[in-house]
Parts: sequence; C-alpha cells; structure tokens
Amino acid sequence: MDGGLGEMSLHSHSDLAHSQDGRAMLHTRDLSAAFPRPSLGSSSMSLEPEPRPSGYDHSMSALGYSGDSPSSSGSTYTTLTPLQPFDDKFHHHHHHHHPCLPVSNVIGSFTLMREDRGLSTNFYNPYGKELAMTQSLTPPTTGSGLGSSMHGYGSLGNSPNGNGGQMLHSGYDVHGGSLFCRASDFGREMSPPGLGGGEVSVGHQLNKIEAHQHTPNHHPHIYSQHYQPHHHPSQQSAKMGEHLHSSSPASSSPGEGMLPGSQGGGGGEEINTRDVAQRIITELKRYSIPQAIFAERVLCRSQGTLSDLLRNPKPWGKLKSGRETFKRMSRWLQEPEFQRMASLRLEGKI
DNA sequence: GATAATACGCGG
DNA sequence: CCGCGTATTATC
Repeated sequence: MDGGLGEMSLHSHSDLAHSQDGRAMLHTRDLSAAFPRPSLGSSSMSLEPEPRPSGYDHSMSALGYSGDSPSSSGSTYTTLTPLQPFDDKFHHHHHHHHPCLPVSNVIGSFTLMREDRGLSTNFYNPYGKELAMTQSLTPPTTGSGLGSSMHGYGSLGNSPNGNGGQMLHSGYDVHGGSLFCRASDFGREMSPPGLGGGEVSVGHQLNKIEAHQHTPNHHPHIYSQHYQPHHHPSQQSAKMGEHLHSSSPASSSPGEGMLPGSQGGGGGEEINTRDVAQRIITELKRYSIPQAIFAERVLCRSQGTLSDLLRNPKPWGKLKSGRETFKRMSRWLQEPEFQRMASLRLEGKI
C-alpha cells in the first residue's frame, strides 16, 4: 500500500503563510461523544501565524504539573482553570466558530484533564479497541509497528523515537514557552491503555527526550528530506521512524534549492514535511485517531486534504501557504499528550 | 459501517 | 499555480 515515503529536501525560507481559511465548513460532527471527557475547556492553541501569543505556557507553569501519575490513586484532580475567560459552553451566539480561527479563544483557559487515561482504552479512542493487549511491550521502533500485523495500538512506546526532528529545537522556542510543556511532559507522556497501573514504560518516555539528545547511536540528524515528487518506488520503507539517513543532502528535486542560511532562525522554522507526515501517521494510529478528526480539529482541514498531505507531503521549500498546515502538525506533535487530547476534543462541545 | 485514498474541480 | 473541500471510491 502506501509506504511511499517521500524523500527529503531541505529548504528554508521566510514563511509568508497566512491564514486564509475563510471557508466555513459546517459539518461539525459532534465528536464530543468521542471524547468521554467534556471537562476540557479549551486550549486555544490554534493561532495561525507563527507569532503566537503563547498563552498557555503560563497555564502550564501554573499547573506545575508535578504529580505525574494520577493513574493510581489519582484523587488529585488537577483541574484548575487559571484564567477563566469564559466558558465555551456559554458561548453566546455563533454556535460554532472554528477552532482554528483566531477567534476569541482566550488563551489561558486551561483545564487539566483528570486521570482519564487509564480508564478507557485510549485517550481519544471512543471505541474500545481491545485493550487486552498484553502488557505493554514497547514494540520495536522499527517500522513503528505498521506494516506487519495489527497496529500496535496499545503500545505506548511513544514516539518512535527517532528523529527528533523538529522537536529538538523547534519545540522550544517556536511557541515561546513550549519548554514548559516539555517539562510537564517530562513526567509522563502516554500511558498504557488499560492495565491498571502499568506505567511501566513511562520511564522510557522521558528518556527519549534527552536520550536522543546525546545518544551515541545516531546523532541528531536534523532535517533531511528527500522529497520525491510523489509516488514511487518504494524505496525501502522499512524503517522510517528510525533514522533515515539523509544520504543525499543534495536535493535532486528541481526547484528545491535550499536557501543557504536561513535556517535555524527563530522565526521561520523549517519543517521536514516528510518526517512530520510520517510521524503524524504513526501517532494517529497509536491513538486511533481518525484522519478526519485530526484534520478538522487540529489542522482545520478536511480528511481528504490531510490524507493527501500525509501521503504526498511536499517539501517545505515548495510549500507556500501549505506550510501553515504542516506547522500545525508539527506543533501538535510537540505538545504534551494531554494537550494533544485537548486539541482533539476541541470543537466537539464548543 | 467507518475510515482512508483518490478524483475532480474551484477559489485565491 | 497552489492549496483545499467535496464527492466518490477503495479498504479495513
């Protein structure tokens, strides 16, 4: 099936992406149902332009999410709403706006989800995939479990390690206070679907964070993108999650010339689209999040579009306004688990 | 039936 | 021309 991996390319450029979503999709399925927990307020994180006000970081710090394992006797509800702009529920008129739009979504309203994670199967997953999954065996990162056999939903191996691609740097300054996020994230990220206290693997999680920073194995290959116009020959897709060595930095693609020097700046982040796409695919599978949900709620795009982007990610350099979408994806990947959840349920009950 | 992939066409 | 939505079709 697919397997087509793009390749990589490197390019940077000032982004002029601007919000142009004037469209209004009306169908807003009430996925709220999907998310068992209505408790979340909103996490206004969807701001178009990169210069985001960074509001939630405060929340984070405020939360001071220290207690990490709520799972067991999680009596500690960390539900706190530092700022209380207003309830979305009481949203006067305008039934629904788009989460993506910079609407009045004030930053700050934050509510930490309680310890739901252990209860139902997956975080998002309304359907209870079988949680029978034996203990948590972190599947071999290779291939991230796709391809052979069933998807390893239950696995919490968490990010297929790998490449910390943008996580390395973009994770920190892009949004300003993101590092806080990371901090909280530190404690834990995802927990096993069911298993009552099996947070065994939680440990690994954080490892990855710094682990790959100084991992002897593979150096942080930053962005490398072989882009291939699409489709193709299957070049070994064997392990994408792992290290894809950028053997050929020189992009053979036409039009691809990366700008010398514009990379790394604080403003325009270069994103390895291929990598992000792959990672999104993996994460969506892990959490059993349908493309449609993710696309509409997080990216503010349609399922078809997302599917296309995922399968045929164009190199950053070739993107124009489409960058915005990738930025969102990238950003989402960087967020701590609970926040990702928040993003997903976002519009449902709004 | 639900979810993903593709086709088609439109608007900026 | 690019990016996207919608409709349709394929796949699970």
